[in-house]
Amino acid sequence: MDNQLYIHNTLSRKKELFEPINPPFAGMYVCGPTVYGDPHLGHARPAITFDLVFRYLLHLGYRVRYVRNITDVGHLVADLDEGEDKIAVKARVEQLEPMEIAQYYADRYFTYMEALNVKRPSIEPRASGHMIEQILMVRKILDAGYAYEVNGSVYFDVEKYSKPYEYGKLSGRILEDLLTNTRSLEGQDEKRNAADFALWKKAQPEHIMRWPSPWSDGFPGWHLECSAMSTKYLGEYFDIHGGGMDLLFPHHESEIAQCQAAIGHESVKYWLHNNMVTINGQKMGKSLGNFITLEEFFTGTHASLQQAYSPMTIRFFILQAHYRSTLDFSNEALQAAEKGLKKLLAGYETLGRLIALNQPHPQPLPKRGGEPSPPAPGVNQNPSPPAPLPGGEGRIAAIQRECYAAMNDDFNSPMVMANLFEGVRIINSAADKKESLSASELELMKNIFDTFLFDILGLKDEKSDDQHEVLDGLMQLVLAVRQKSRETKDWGTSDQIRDALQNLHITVKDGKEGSVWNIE
RNA sequence: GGUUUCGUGGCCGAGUGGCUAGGCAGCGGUCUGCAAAACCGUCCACAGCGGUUCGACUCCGCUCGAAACCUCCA
Repeated sequence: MDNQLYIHNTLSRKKELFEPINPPFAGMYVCGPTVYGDPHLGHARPAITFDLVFRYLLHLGYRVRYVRNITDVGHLVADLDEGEDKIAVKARVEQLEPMEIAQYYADRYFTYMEALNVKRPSIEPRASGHMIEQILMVRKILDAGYAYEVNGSVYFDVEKYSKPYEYGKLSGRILEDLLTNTRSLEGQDEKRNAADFALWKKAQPEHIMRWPSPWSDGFPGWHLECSAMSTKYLGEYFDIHGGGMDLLFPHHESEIAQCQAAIGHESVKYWLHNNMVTINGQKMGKSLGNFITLEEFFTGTHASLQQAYSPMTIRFFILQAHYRSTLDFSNEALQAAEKGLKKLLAGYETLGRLIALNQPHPQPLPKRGGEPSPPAPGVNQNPSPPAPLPGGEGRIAAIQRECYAAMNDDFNSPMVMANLFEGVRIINSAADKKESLSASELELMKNIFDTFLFDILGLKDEKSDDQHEVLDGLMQLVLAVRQKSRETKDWGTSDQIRDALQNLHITVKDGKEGSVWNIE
C-alpha cells in the first residue's frame, strides 16, 4: 500500500482508500454510551478505538469534527412488561430525577474516559437536547411516505422502504427473514410488520420521561437520535460513522434507512465497527452481567481481578489488539500489557538519557509525552504523512516508515507497537554500548516515540509531571550520596538506601552510566 | 434456524502464497559487589481433512469448534 490511509468499510467489507468528502475537513460520528450505568471495559473499547482514529486523522493534518452522543433517553427496557425507559426505571428505584441519573453517569463516563487519555470529542450532544430535530426527522420520513402513525406512535415502514431501497445492506440481512423471524414485543400489534421499528412512541401514563410531539406525548424511537444529531452537526453526507459491532443491526441499519428516507440519500461514506471485549470467550456486556467496571479495574476491587490495573495498562491492552478483532480479557494478558507498557516507557526514558549524554552540556530530561503538536491549520489540502528523510533509509527511518504503514493499513495499532518495541531494543543496545546512534538518529527516534507512542496511541507515563521535577532533584541527591558509599564499597549503606527506597515503591537500578530510579 | 465473523506456539495477539511479527512467561549465556534491568541465543504455532499451486499458515471446499447480531447492550 502506498502512503495513503486505507480503512475498512463495513458497508463493502473491504479496505477502502480514505478520501474525505470535503478535505481538509473530516467528519466522524460515533455512538456513545447510554448513561444509566457505570462505564465498564466494554465502553473503553470504542472510546479508545475511535480516539485512535481521531488522533491519527488530526496527525495527518485533517481538521476533524468528532461527534459522540450521550444517550440519556429513549431506549426501552426489554425485560419489563411495559415499554418503560431504562433511565426512568432506574430513577423510580432510586427516587431520583431521571436527568439526575443521566448527569451522574455521564460525569462518571467523562471522568473515566479522561483517565484513559481519551480526547474529548468536538461535540458531545445529548438525545434529550435534540427533541425538535428528532421530531422534524420523523416528520420528514412521514412526508416521504416511509412511516405511518398508529395511536400516537409512528413506525418506520420497512417493507415499503425495501421496494426502492435495500434494508439490510449493512448487516447482510434479508428482508424475508426479518419479516418472519422477529420476536414479538409489546405494541407489536400496532405495526404493519414485525420488522418495522418505532420512530416515535406514545408514552404510557406512568412514563416519566416524555416530550410533546404532533402525534402524542411520548419519546423518540431507538435509532432516531443518531440520525438527527449526526445530520445536524456533520451534514447530510459525512465521512465516518463508528460504533461497536453489536450496533450493526438493527441500530446502524435503521440509521441508514432513516437518513435515506428523510434526506433522500445515504449520509455515511465509511462505516467503522470495533469488535467486542470478551471474558471467558463471551461478550462483556450489561445483559450478561459479566462486565467489570473501569473503576473496578483501576482499584482492583472485583473478584475476577488479581490486582489493580492502571488506566494506561487498560489502554495498552486494548490497543495491542486490532480494533476489528475480539479481545479476550484475562489477568495474564493484562499483566503482560502492564509489563510491555513499562518496557516502552522505560525505553523512552533511556532514550532521553542518551540524548542528554550526547549533548555538549547537560540538558533537562525531556518532558514525558507532551502535548500532540497541533496540525498546521488549513494549509494542508491533501494531508499525508511526512516524506521520508532523504539520503538512504536507516534502521530507524525504517521503523518510522513501518509505523506509518501500519496506521495507514486500517489503524493497525499492534503493528505500530511491535515497531516501537524494535525501537526500544535498539535504544537499549545503544545504552549498553553494544551499538551507537548518531545525534540525528536519536532525534528521529525521539520523534517517532513522541508521535506514535504519545500522540497517536495516546499512551502516557502516569507519573505526575508537576511533582516529578522536584522529586527528580531529590532523588539525584539521594543517589549521589549512595554513589559515594558505593565507591567506598560500603555495600551496607548502599543497600540500606536502596531497600528503604524500595519500601517507598521507588526502584533503583545500577547501570554502567550510574543509577536510575523509577516509581512503581 | 438466518446473517456476519473467527479458530495462530504456555498466555495475549499481528501478518503474509515462498523470507524472524511483537509482548508476557520458560530455558541457556553475557554484564553486574549483590539485586534489578538490559543485551545475545533458544524452545513452543498456524483446528482437522481434502483441493488449487513449483510451493499454503496464507486461496477454495468440507468437517469440527467458538463468538457477535437477529430483543436494550460498546
